[in-house]
Amino acid sequence: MSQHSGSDPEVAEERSGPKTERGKRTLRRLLDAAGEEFGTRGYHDTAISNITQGAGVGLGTFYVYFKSKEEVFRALVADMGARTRHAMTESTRGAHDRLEAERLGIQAFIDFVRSHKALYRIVMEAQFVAPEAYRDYYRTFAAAYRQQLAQAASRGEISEGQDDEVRVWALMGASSFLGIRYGIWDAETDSASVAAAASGSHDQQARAAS
Amino acid sequence: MSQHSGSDPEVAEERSGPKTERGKRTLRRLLDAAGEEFGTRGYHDTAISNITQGAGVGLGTFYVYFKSKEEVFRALVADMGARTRHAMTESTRGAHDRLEAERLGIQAFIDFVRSHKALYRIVMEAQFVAPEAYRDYYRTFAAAYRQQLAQAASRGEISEGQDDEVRVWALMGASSFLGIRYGIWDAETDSASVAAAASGSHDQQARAAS
DNA sequence: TTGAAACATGAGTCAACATTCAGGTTCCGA
DNA sequence: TCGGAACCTGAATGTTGACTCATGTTTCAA
Repeated sequence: MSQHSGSDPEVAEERSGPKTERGKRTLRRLLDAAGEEFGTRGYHDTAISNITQGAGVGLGTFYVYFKSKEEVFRALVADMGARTRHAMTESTRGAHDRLEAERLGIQAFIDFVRSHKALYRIVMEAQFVAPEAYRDYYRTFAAAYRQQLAQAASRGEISEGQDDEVRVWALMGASSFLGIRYGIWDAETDSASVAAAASGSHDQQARAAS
Repeated sequence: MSQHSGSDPEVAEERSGPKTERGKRTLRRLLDAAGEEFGTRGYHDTAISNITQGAGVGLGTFYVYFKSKEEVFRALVADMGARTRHAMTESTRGAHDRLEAERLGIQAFIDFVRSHKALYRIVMEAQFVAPEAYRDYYRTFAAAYRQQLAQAASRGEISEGQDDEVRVWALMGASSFLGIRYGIWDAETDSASVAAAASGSHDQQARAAS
């Protein structure tokens, strides 16, 4: 446990998924149950038997579909990455400029976290359970983000940046914390006004400082 | 394990610390060793025996000073909170306005994380091991931060904010992520230029957008 | 000097899993 | 209708590691 370093040779041989309908259903049940359990109790307080009970299958069945506890976990993190990026892309599609996109993105992120509390917890815990998966999550995210910024710059909406990497991480950090603070700890406050306040403070501060 | 909810009745009776010199030395050794081990291997991969070996004391000695594994961990988180706030306060003392303070703060934070990688990891892992301690860490931090903003506002350096809470969390998030990205994952890049890029992007974006 | 409080110790207890395995059951193409 | 592939199962295995405790040793105030 924990001596995995991402580039294991043993990882290669992936059974290419369930062949039958029944198998697919079982796999989905296991994934759903795993997400629920990991998200609620956390990785270490979740036993495989919790997952299989949640899925309504026998204990041994788990190992028909996954090689280890960590493997499901990684699968869930990767899945969440794709889902989150998708939600972000959708939500910012209609924005007229980068600042609006930023605001919409933050709001969408808070809302997304709110409606996927359990799953988002998994992403965060991945930092300790599956660091490689965690880094991939944010690196992929950052790459997409950087591309957005570059496009906005070429449209003249923001200044060209050689510092995009820094910007992107600062912005991801802001969203991430707002997601925790207003998506999980306090899910009451209106997400639109939080997003407005957050994206507003960029220029508020700058205006006053100049 | 993990059914602690912060307001336990059993927590009250704290032995008020070691009485003798020898005791104090042993306690410190245990705390240092615990910080080292938790910070390096993580909470779950650290055994009490790792800590006591690192401290050069017998296994049983651990339980002379702490009621449980979680208790040391919590103590370390609290300690880190105090140390981090102190470092922040120091570093921003000479700033002439809020924007400069922000820049200095970010830089100081990255540097602080760099020189306390192991301990900072503990703070982050607290989110899952001792959520209550984690929330306290950031709530206390946020309170101090908010106060800084309020003072800056009264000096007219930034606009009055009813949205300080949001601002603060966005800023903490930015710092936190930059701390991970440039303090831990990439400890080479010059922290001063990262901080400059981050605090600069506030007004860059605003200027271009207006 | 002395005895009791403070401190130190590590073998032993005990419960909690992750993972395996040997023996089923169900599905489906031929 | 049949045989093998796919799938299912849960008792058994083995390890790990937090925590206890009975028994020392050290300190220091009186």
